[in-house]
Order: sequence, then C-alpha cells, then structure tokens
Amino acid sequence: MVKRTSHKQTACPVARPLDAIGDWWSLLIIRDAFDGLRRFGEFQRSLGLAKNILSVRLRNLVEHGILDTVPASDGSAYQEYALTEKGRGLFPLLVALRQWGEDYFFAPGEDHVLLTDRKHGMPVKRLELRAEDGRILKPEDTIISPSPSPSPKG
Amino acid sequence: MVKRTSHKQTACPVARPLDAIGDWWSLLIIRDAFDGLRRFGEFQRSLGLAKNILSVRLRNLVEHGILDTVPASDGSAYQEYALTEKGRGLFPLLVALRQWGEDYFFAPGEDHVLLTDRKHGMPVKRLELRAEDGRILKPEDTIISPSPSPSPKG
DNA sequence: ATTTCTTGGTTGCAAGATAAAACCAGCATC
DNA sequence: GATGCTGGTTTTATCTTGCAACCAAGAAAT
Repeated sequence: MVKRTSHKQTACPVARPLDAIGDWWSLLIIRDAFDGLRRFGEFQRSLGLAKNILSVRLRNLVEHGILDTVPASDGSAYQEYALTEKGRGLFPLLVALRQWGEDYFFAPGEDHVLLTDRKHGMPVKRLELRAEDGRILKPEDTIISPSPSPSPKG
Repeated sequence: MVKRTSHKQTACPVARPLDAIGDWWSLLIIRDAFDGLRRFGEFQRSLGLAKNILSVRLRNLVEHGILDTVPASDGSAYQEYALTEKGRGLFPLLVALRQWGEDYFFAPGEDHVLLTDRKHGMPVKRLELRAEDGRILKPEDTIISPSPSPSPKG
C-alpha cells in the first residue's frame, strides 16, 4: 500500500500481509467490522476518517479478500461490508494488539473497554504461544526455520 | 505516526498502540529484533529501507519504550538496539500476523520460513483465544464490555 | 414530478511522509 | 595521515494522505 518495493516476494509470512493491512486504518476498520459495523457511514462515523480514505481502504480490503461487499441487509439498495473467512482470521491478531495495548498504553486503573467471553461476561484469557507438547513458548524458545520441507517440485 | 488525529484519547486498546507501531516498517524492525538483529546496519541491510527512515523509526521505537539503546556488545563505540520488556510483549502479535500470513498469503506448497520450537524443532501451535474456563473463543463468542469496573476516582 | 436529504463515493489541492542520495563524523586500517 | 567502513543527518524530489468540496443515485417529502 505504502510501498513500491512490494513485500510479496519475501518468504517471510510477517512481511507479506503488510500490503493488505499495512496501514492501520485498515486494522481499525476490521476491528469495527468485528464489532458488527457494516455500512460505509457507520465506519466513517466511528472512525472519523475522511470519506475518500475510507473508500480507498474499503476497496483495498475487498480486493485483498478481507471484506466482502454484500448486497443489502435492511432492504436499502446500498451495499454492506462483511468480513470474509480470511478477514475473520485476523481475530487473534486483533486480540494480541488489544492485549498489548491494555498492558502498556493505559495507566493503572484507567478505564478501557474489555474483550469478554459473551457467555459468562468474563474477560478472555491472555493469548499464549505453545509448543506442540503444550509448553508455553517465549520468544527465546523459538527459532525461524528455513522451510517446512524441500518440497521437490521437479 | 502517520496520523495527526491522535489515537491516544480513545478507550480502545486496539487504537492506542498505533502511534507506536502504526507504521509498517516498525513491525518489520521488531520482527528483525526478535530474530536477533541489533545494529543499525543490520536492520538497514535486512529491510532495505532508506537510512533516514530507519533512523526515524528506531528513534520512535525507542521513545515509545519498545526498543532500548544499549552501549555496545562487541566493543565498538556504537550502540545497539535491544527489545525492552514492552517490545517483547509484541511477540504474540507478531506470531498472530505470521500465522495469518502463512494461512492466506502463500500458495499451497510454496516455501516460507517457519516458526519452530527451538527445543524440538517442531512448528509451534496455532494461537487460539480461550475463555477463562478454557473454551476456544471465536469472534462471535466475544463482546466488548465498557469497562472492567467503575473505578471510582472521586 | 420536483425539491430535498441521505448514502456512498470521486476529484483537487495542500501538507506530510517516504526514498534516494549526498554529506559528515568517528573509528580502524594501512 | 589517507582510505574506507559504520552509523547516522541533511537535502531534495516524489509519492501518499487527508481535508473539503463536489457529485450521482436512491429515499423521502410535497
């Protein structure tokens, strides 16, 4: 989005998605979509961003298969924007960002919204990375490996 | 960084961190930092970004307490950039982004690097959000609640 | 059917962010 | 004490972003 030297060529799964969600309006749009917002105007009022920007962002998200335009919902001839399966796949990322934000961007005792288990109203657990055997992994416990398998293509 | 209407006022923990890591270079710098890179030149060669941009980004990350400048390491009079505790707190976010990237930005069979458990060399488990009682939570199973407690401040 | 309002979106232009390159300082090497 | 490498800063050109104004298609009112 913001770059011309595309990241699509790297073998790093961290870098590639950045063309799709590399600007953070997109992430806020997706957050709002998870919160149930669907209409152009809803996003615009919620985020307070310029309409042209929202227009471009929505189009980009649709092109990347994160949002989908669906015909209607309340009968009006307008379209709505709904998360695709790919878009819903961003849920853990949003949660991770949310938990990090809670940890480091709020004064102790400062009010903030909280993600809770709808069934019991309790706050959700923290995300934690685990090994196959169930051990919690810290950054130092992990390493990047070149490739899952040589994948002989010839 | 990219915005002037600061997100610092919202009560949403998703929005606030965006001033700190809201530009996408920062996330790649942090990824590289998790991979052990520490020197200005290392980041620059790894990312291929302009030196002035790197300079600004590193300074911003330091100001936000995500990186820390430490005096040396190999004796040279230069400084290095090391992740702080706050910076290391971004690990789940990076992992979430990585897993999403793996899921949706690589053709089946296409090679990509893999995050593995250093101890056994096995790929790590997927991140999953759980309720207090251990149930796996999907987006629809959660809801945003206004505030943990009224927190009487008077 | 004509005005009017809302929704969704496009088009300019000014401001800000980015990139490439030149430049510079400190240290090492020769 | 010239040359070259590392780690930046400054300069300049370009590209993107955001605001504001405008516009088209419904929907609603008259």
